[in-house]
Amino acid sequence: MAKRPADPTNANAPGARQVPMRDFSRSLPMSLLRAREAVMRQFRPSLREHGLTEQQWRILRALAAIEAAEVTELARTAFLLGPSLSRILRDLEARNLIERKTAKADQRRSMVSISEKGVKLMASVAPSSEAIYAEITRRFGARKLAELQEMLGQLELCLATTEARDEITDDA
Amino acid sequence: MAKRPADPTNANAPGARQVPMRDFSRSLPMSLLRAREAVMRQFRPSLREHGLTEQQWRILRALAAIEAAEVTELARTAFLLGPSLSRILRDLEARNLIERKTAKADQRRSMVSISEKGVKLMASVAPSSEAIYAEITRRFGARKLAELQEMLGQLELCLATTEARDEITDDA
DNA sequence: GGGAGATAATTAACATGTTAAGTGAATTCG
DNA sequence: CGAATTCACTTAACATGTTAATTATCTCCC
Repeated sequence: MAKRPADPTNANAPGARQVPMRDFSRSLPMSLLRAREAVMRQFRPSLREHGLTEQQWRILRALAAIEAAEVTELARTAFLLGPSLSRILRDLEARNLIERKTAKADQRRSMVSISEKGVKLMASVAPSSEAIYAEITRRFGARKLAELQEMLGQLELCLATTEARDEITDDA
Repeated sequence: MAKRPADPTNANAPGARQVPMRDFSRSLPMSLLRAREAVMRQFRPSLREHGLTEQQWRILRALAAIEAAEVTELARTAFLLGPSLSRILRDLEARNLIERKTAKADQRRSMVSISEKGVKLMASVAPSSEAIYAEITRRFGARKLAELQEMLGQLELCLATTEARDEITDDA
């Protein structure tokens, strides 16, 4: 009721905070979320055709680049939280796409590696995945893409230092 | 075993594809994912203290800027899929943070609006949320932040045209 | 060598992402 | 009018995100 005239900043809201919150559709988290969704929307259909989710694909890619990895290391590489990774590894193992064996030196650790079947699956997905990436690069521009990635890396870096306080004591 | 010397491109992997996939930790989806996570990691603790998830906060923010909205419109604004929104609205309504009433003209539509309690909750969260955003802006640089958002918007736009084929027939 | 603490991984519990199917109401068109 | 279609929303089913608690193992140190 009593609609105010169009005012994107909502600066005249009665009794509201003095400084209106920025139009949240233009907030940084939303911008990042939408950009990522726009990108992933390109890949998902292809992955789906091969029976893989985005996260499962990340794990296979991470494993393909190395001989074997501990779960914790894999979590860091594939940027997944432990619990998510634990579930996905269970499924991938049941599908015989990966193999695990506990480390001899430390029974707590388990070494994960991609299986032959996993390698073959990757080989069948990679071409279309590469093609999609190439198309994205073509549309957006290779140079601009590199610039964007550089900025994203800087953003990540400048925010990572927040947790430094917790780590200083560890390193000391 | 027989570890090869460090080779980020893995170009010499025996029997592997000729064109190695780019180091996936530098792929665009990963860059976007990590950047967004770095940002959200700043906000989550504050939201959590107020009993809100990131998505619930998005919905409240979206509703605060308008009088009322249909569910579909709200989904678009808060960038949530229908099923997610449906669940979250059910919970927010149970907590009396929002109100719903079915539209008179069209019984299928339901109008959602933020409640008094919801407004108060927002007011209690907004200050710290704004402070965090300001700190991010300070660290990364306001100009760079604007540049980044501009590029993200362009990326989204240049990929959105992919689905144009499906829409042409609608507009015709 | 044995108990307190640290560590690697999993499990638990709840919230959301994602696609498909279902439900009820409105619209179209014969 | 009324059957078929479309539409708005919800529910279902499964996969992942997120935090906390558990389990099993290892390390340290007395």
